[in-house]
Amino acid sequence: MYGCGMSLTHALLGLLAVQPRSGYELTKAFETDLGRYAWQAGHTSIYPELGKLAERGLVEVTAEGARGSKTYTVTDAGRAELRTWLMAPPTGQGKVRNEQVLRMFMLSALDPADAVVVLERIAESTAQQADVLRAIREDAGPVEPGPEGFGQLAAEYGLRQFEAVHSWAQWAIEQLTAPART
Amino acid sequence: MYGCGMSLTHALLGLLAVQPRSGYELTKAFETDLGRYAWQAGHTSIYPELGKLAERGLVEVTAEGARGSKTYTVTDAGRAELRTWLMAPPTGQGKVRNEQVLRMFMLSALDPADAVVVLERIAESTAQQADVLRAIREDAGPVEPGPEGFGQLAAEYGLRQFEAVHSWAQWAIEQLTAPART
DNA sequence: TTTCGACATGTCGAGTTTGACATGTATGGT
DNA sequence: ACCATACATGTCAAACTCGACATGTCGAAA
Repeated sequence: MYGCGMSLTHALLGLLAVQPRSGYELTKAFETDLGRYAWQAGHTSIYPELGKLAERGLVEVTAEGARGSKTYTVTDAGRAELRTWLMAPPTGQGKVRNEQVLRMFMLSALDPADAVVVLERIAESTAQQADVLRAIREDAGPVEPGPEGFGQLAAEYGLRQFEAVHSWAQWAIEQLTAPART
Repeated sequence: MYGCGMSLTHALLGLLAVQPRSGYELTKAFETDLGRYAWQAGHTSIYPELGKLAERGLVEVTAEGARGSKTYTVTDAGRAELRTWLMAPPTGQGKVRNEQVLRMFMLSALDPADAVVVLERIAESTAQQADVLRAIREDAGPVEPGPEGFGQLAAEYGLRQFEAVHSWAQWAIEQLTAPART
């Protein structure tokens, strides 16, 4: 009945479940952690999708502000839909598409010397990004349930992700630079 | 000039750089680690893309076997294109789309009790998947450069990924079940 | 010998995504 | 007063994705 691009639908519902926002604010949200690790979307997908969501009664416009801005709020039906999606048992595999990871997978196609150069860049960049997130974590207090905790769970996820990739890159460099076997 | 869906192009080039394969074999490759962590693609994208790649002179058909199978081999131009892409400095952010990660980001929109249920499922499933990869690692020897090492780098990446998500999920459960603040 | 499943390639249409284009408003600096 | 910038929403065409459909081969077991 509906297409299977349900992920944007639920990303929007999830964001609005935390707090009502305008399309513009939602667009900004996709430019931070969310878009970096989980799901990308530009305003050209978001505005039409909000329209469809409103038609289906999952969200509604609860305020119109300056410059024609419209604040959307999730309805009870929207919350129910979001919960159903989140609580549903994982169906094998979800869609995965990550250009950075693809680059890592393709590394073996390079001369080992070139691969090491790329891996060193990865190691450096992940270390830096992890440092940034560690600094952010120090500034924040303990995680609280609800809206406040939203960014903290994500930040911690990102941090552990970067640490894992960093240690993997170092391991890979070691493997490639180890003395060749007899 | 060309669309920006360059990632499938390079995924195919990378796979063929390791060894010549048919479209069918390439399709199979996308069903394993590659498709699980890095980039998904079905045969309906792969066959047309191979045609375009051949037109651009990046790959060529070097053998035709039983049942109409065509074996593609990467050309020097294709190798050069792949190297350029891999060695290019990361352009801000690549495309990211991961439904599982999106679910994790949306968890804060749930009651803490529901969130813990989902997190426990994640912790269990990542632990299992990590075990599978650890078993595979034990069976393989040390990593060698070249085609043989291809899958091992990927498997190790996946393993560290699962371990990171597992430990994150456990941390998140602790945060959510910790005694509420005063 | 016939039938089943894995091998192997392909097209098509409906839906999704994306960059380019278009429009207009409020704010702050000069 | 003017200008740049951030705010804010939207359309459109081109490209891309993906499931459904279509076709045919080869080997092995029943």
